[in-house]
Amino acid sequence: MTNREIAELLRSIAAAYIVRGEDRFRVMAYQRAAESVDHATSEVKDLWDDGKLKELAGVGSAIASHLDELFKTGRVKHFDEVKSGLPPAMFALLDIPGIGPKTAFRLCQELQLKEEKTAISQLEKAASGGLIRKIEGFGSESEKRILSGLKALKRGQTKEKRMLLPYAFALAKEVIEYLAECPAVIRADPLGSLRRMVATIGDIDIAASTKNPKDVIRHFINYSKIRRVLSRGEEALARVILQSGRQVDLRLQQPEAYGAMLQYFTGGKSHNIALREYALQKGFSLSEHGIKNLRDTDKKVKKYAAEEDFYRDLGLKWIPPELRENIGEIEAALRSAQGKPGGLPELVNSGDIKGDLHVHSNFPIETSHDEGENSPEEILAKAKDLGYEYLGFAEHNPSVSQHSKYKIIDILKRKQEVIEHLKYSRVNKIFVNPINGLEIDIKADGTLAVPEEGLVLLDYVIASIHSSFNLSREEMTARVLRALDHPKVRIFGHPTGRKISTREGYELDWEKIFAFCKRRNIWLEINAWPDRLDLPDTLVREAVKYGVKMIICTDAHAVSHLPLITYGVAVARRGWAEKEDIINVLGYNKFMEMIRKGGE
DNA sequence: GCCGTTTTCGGCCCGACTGTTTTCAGTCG
Repeated sequence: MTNREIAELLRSIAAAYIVRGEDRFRVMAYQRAAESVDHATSEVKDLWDDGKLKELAGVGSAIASHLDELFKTGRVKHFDEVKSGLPPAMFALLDIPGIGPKTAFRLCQELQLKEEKTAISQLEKAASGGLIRKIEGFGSESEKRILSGLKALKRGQTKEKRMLLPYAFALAKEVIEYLAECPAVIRADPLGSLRRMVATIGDIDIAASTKNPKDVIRHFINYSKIRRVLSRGEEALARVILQSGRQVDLRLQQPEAYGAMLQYFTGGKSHNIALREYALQKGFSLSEHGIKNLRDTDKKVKKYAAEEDFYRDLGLKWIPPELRENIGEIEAALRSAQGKPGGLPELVNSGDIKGDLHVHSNFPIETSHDEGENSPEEILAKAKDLGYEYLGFAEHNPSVSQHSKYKIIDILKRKQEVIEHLKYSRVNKIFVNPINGLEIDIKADGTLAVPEEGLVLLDYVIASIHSSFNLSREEMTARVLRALDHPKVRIFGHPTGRKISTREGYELDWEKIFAFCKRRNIWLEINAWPDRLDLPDTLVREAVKYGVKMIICTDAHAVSHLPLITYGVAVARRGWAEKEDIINVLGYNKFMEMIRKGGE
């Protein structure tokens, strides 16, 4: 059973409890446990195997024993009892936006929906037949809402369909630029997962500071790229669907309370809850309007124009948005404010990056993978724009099946000459140092897809997996370690092999990989390619704890890709990486020293 | 049902918007 299925099961129990009128805190406990399972870094089944279920936040002895029963027998008696008497159909309806447990239950009752499989189609028939408006408590608006919710579900625009971070950023940028045209807008910023730089984004949340919210809302809903206005408030909020099908929520606040709103709508759900609970203990209640002191008789809300002051009044240091996931950042911010050790990290910045070591040029490397679009000269010019000191050319290795060993060596000799020429001739007037690398396939047996005589021509090797993904965890780990053992290999490329929303990564024993990399001066790549972002932030955090060094690279295949480095930096930051954890913040000479230095 | 730097009992985040209501429940983030 996957984490996703387990989380869904726990949510369905919460929904059942809601319909039964069960204590709302019990409901919240199940929802929280579901959330926790969803965000778990390892498979819950594996945790169960190791007897570590209760290490999951929000999973106590009761839920742990239910899950135990689930893994042992495939069923949970208690869950069956909770759900008994409720129509299975109602759980299918929960996927429809706007329909919660109570609405789902009532619809099933009134429309005689029973089976989970047919619930959606039956509901659709009833809604288009005008039956829903006749139900007491429902009206024509509810019917319309349900129909449009069903349409969204059909188009696959449910919560799971998330967009890649750079795409979301581009959309948000357009909206923010449009908002800036309105004179009443003082400033506008991304909120939520976008501001936290999460790898995938559901809805786009944007904040605007203004003294005239009505004007801004009027301006916003006149945006030409809007397909539909979902809701339109008076002062605080408007929700729309763009023509691209993406939802944008705009939240408005007066400038004097803008910091409070940024704070309120940036953190992940569990960060927000944890911070509000922490504040409650100190006698404060938090909201997007500011901080309310519950001990004051008048309970006036203190406003905050800046987030820093908001955190300071709670006795905390300002927490960078990327860290606001409730994974220890509140405790760290407290220690920072108190001047104690174990405080917040000094996160690496985009400006710290001195070079990109994973770039594909159009040098005719005759690979079976893809070649880059731009010449080495064009790439160096762009690297100069970005303020880099060095740039590593790491094309794919020449195709093994289509070339003899000698042909491969010959190609690599020519590539070496091209790089040397750039280094010492006047062609490179731009003073970005080229480095001669290669991204080499790790074959199924763990050997590199380039002969020894070719490897000696290179300054460094990125070893990556591009085939045979379906080995067992043990086999895959042995394969990778064998490849990393070669003295020319400095970088393990896109280490998990995941492709966001299309492919899970392969399985690796990370403790072994981390230990090996630390001992042998191997750097884990943080690949900034939008659907890779690999290492993922959770593993970056682990690597940091192990003291393993990482290198942030773009895997660019064109000069226009080089600025994507910022998304790799974002992953590093989300993983609490500081400058010292990242290799390519070093200047050229130090970096070359590191590249030559083998392990041990 | 969970959880513990004032707690193993007694708390548990907060507000906006909608629809169908005469004062609020449901949903969402």
